[in-house]
Amino acid sequence: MPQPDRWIAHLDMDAFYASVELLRYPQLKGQAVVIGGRRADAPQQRADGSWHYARLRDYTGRGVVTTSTYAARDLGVFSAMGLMKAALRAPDAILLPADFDSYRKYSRLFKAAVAEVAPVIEDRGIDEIYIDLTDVPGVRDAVGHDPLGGVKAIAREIKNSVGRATGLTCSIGITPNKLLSKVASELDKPDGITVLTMEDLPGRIWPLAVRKINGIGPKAGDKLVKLGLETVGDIAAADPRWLIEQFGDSYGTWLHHASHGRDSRPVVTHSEPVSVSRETTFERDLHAVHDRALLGQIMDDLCERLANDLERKRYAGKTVGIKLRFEGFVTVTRDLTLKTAIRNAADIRAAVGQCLKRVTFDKRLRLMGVRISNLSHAGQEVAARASVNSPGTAAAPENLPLF
DNA sequence: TCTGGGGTCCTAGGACCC
DNA sequence: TCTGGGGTCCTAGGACCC
Repeated sequence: MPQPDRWIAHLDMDAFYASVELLRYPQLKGQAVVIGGRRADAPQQRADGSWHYARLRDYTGRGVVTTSTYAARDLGVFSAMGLMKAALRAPDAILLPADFDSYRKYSRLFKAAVAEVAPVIEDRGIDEIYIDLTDVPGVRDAVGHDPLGGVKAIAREIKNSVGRATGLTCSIGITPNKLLSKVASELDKPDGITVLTMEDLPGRIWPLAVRKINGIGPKAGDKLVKLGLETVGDIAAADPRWLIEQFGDSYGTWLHHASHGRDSRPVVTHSEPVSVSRETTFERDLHAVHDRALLGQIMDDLCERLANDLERKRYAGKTVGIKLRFEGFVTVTRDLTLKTAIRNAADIRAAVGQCLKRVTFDKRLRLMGVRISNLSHAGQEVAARASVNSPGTAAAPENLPLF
């Protein structure tokens, strides 16, 4: 059997946030637990030693499920679901507040544990990574006799290392590329290992729903199904010229390749951030005039936090953008590119003010955000305030209210 | 019962320059 | 006498992902 030219692993931590919480509250093992909510109450131990937990049914307000345990998923509660909807399905489920500091700590621990076994790692967020196993000794050595066995042994070694370092389980998919490995890691979850070669494509990948492919989201998924393409195999069987007619040159071509399991993207071990942002959804929708002072304060605060992030990460940026989401979920963005890179809160706030002038406020607001992009490494020389950068274009007509 | 917060990448039109 | 062509930057929106 020909050996693929690469072996790429995708490792996904099992129900990551929920599993980290279970390390802290082991008595909750097996129960329906949901992480999420703006300010859910942390569990409290009573004088008699028993615990009091917030329940989903008691939650009021905005917010979504961040993660749920497998027991909660059995009740129909999944990530990104609104908490009020989740409460209808699982009123007795326990609700825990998210503790991102803790999740980041375990994220560092599991990645370091993997790196001891296989060092070529691409970060894909807090709970998943790609790993290039091609040049790991146990893999190369196995060429000729038992390549799949060699790869599986490495996967077991990685899982053991992660388990020792964190007490957590993960699922691993290993295939010739990132696209297939991402799918494969889901096929035996939790705590599984799935190794696939190109020969497994018709049997294991083609029967899957189109949405299982990373890159086919809600919109493209709906459109494919409406066109009669429900499985990955349906896409693979479609005429590529027809796919291009339906989805455009770039996406149509990609769909064709993806459905045939073709993907040559490398594992990227280092990347620079493109943008940094902060945003917040309000407890209630706010009125641009009536709540003007409050909105101004919230925006001051967002700029302050963004400036702190830039300071900590040692970046400055030339393009400042705002994001506003109105009632009805209509989202508007405005950008302004300055002549020099900035990083402090006052300069960001001034640019935000310019952006705000170009927005019409005819509905209540539910979210505001600030973003900075066009990033450069901020030098050691600090914060001589960039001279007030006026936009190159003529000033927009005065447009009230402005906060 | 409406839908968090942090990101990346792509598209498309217009400005502007050579 | 009606009309180039390419390249790059900027802006706005949208799809998608964790």
